[in-house]
Amino acid sequence: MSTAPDPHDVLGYLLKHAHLRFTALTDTALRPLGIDSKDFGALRVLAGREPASQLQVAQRLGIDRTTMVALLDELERKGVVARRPDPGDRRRNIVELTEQGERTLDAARTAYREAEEDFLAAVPPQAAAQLRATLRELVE
Amino acid sequence: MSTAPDPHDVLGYLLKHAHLRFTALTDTALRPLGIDSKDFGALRVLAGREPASQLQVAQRLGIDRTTMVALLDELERKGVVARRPDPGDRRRNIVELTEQGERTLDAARTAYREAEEDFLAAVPPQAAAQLRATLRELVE
DNA sequence: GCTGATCGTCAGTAACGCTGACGATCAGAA
DNA sequence: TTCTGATCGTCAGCGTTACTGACGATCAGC
Repeated sequence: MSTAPDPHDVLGYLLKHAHLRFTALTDTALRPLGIDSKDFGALRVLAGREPASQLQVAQRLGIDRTTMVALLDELERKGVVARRPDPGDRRRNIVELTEQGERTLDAARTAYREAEEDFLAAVPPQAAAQLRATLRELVE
Repeated sequence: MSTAPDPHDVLGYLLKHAHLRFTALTDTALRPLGIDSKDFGALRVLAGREPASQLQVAQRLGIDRTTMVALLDELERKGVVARRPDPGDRRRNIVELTEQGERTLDAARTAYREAEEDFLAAVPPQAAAQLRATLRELVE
């Protein structure tokens, strides 16, 4: 007999809606800073590293290099990152945080951490750590 | 000091890419049956229940009722579901699985289960169960 | 019967991220 | 050194997903 299946038991549903909920929370937390969670991901990847080309940044973010163009256009318009030509390879642009970008990122880290804690508040800390570890293995 | 942050440690990244990977796997597994994971979710929600209106089905799926229209159009075109007017309330359509829909769903369950197992193969079964439980609490 | 709410539908829109193509540039081989 | 193939950033276009806002038809309560 075909039991009535609770969609909440289905991994696809759970992953999708967990992601939706999480991005909704973090977007809200970051909005006062003028960025969203997608922007934040880019800023974080740029911080504390060697200067990197657009392609390298895109690969770290797991997005296409063509998607990177629009993202950088927006971040540059907001004044948090800057593109400059790579002197060693003129096909490339080097992407850097601006000073304002550094400041924004500092504030964003705090806001993001709080949003993450809110999101994870429904489960014990040990389960949250376990979740992260399991997801990391599944994504690898 | 700002450490170089591994994007793979960030919950948003993990949730997004876990979901992407999972839907890619299940879509591939379901493709021979002519449906995708979105379709499968709808079929599953329809099976073994009272006949339901479009709105009720949409709510169970966690999507908007306007999104439901296009989804049902597609499923009806594929011959796996049927709409018929609700005799008790002519504003409503009752949505049902067709016989072909039942057969498709049976086959899809198997294909889906295998894809899910493939996805979860990277972690021990206990971690998989824990993942599901934690996500369910986070989504509630 | 009216009035306000509900349901399904549709047009329009927005976000996201892809493919395919292009010019500019680079690296290696002839 | 010049040619050839690959690489990088850019752009136009497309497909997916799912929304808002509006509409007609219908229902329920007064």
